[in-house]
Amino acid sequence: MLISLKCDYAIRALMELGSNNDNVPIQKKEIAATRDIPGPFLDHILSDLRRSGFINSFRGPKGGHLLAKSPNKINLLEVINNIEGEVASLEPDDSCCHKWVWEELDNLIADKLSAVYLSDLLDREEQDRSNDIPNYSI
Amino acid sequence: MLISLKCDYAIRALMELGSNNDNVPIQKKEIAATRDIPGPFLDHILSDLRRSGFINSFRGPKGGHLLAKSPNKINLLEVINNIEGEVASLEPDDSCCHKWVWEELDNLIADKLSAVYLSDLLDREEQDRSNDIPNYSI
DNA sequence: GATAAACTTGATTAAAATAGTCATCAATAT
DNA sequence: ATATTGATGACTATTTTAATCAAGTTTATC
Repeated sequence: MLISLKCDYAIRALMELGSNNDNVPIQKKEIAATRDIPGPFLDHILSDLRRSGFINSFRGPKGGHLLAKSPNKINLLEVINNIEGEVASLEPDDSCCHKWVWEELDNLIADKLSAVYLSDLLDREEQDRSNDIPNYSI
Repeated sequence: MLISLKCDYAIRALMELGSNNDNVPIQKKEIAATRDIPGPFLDHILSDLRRSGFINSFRGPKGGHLLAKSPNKINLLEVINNIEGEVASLEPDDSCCHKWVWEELDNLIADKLSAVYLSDLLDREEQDRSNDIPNYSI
C-alpha cells in the first residue's frame, strides 16, 4: 500500500479544516466524528500536521484547529512526505539492476501528487455534494 | 512501500532466466547467488512464478528453471499482480471523499508498469554492462 | 484563582504485513 | 539405487501500521 491510512486520515482532517469558512477553530472531536477518524490516533496526526506547518492549534476551551495556509497552497505530495516520510516504490538499497524503473515510477507518482491541491479535493467534494441534490430547474 | 522486496526478487529471478540464451535450465542456487536472493525464500517465489505461467521448472539432477514466455511478452504489471496481488495506493474501503485521487494514481501506476517489459530491463542491463567496459576505439 | 475544556506528548500495545527459515516430500538423471 | 534438484506447507521473526491510554500543559470563563 503506497499510501497509509494515517495519511488518508491526515488529508481528511485537512479537508475538514479547509471546508471551514469562518475563523472559529474546529475541535478534534468534531473532526474525528465528521471524517470518521479514531480520536486518539487523530491526536498524533494533528500533532504532525502542526509540526509541518499545515495547521495552527489552540488549547483550552474554545480551542481547536485552523488551516495555516490556503488550500491552494497545500499539495498532496508535501502532506504525504511530512506525514509518512518520502513516497517510494521500494527502498533504494533493496533494489539493484532495475533501480531505474522504480525511480521513474517514483517520479511519476511525485509529479501526480504534487499537482493535486487541497483546494482540488474541496472543489470536487463540493461538486459531488451538489450533484447529490437533484436540480429540477429547466 | 508500493513494491515489496519479494516482488523485486521475482523480477531479478526473471531477469536471470531471461539473460540465459541457451536452453539449459538455470538452477535455484545459481539464481540466488547471482541475483542476491535468500535461497529458501526464492523457493516460494519460483513457485509463484511457475503457478502464474512465467517459468517452467524441471526436477532432478540437471534440473532448473526456464522462462516460459519471451521477455517481450512479460510486463511488470502482470508480474507484480501475480506475485503480490493488485497494486493499489490504498485499500478502496479505507478511503472516502477523495477516493478519486487514489484511483487516478492507481491507473497512472498501472499504465506505467504495464508499459515496461522484461525485455526492456534486459536491454538496459546489457547497455549498462557495456558502458562499464570502456571502449578505446576511435 | 479555581476549574473545566481542550490540546500535547510519550509510553505502550495490538494486529497485520513482510520476509524469511526449515523439514519433508516428489521427481529424475546417472 | 541413489544423489540431486525442485515443491510445498508449517512455522517463526521482524517491521510497520494503527492504534490506545495516561499524564501534562495551556487557556477561557466564572
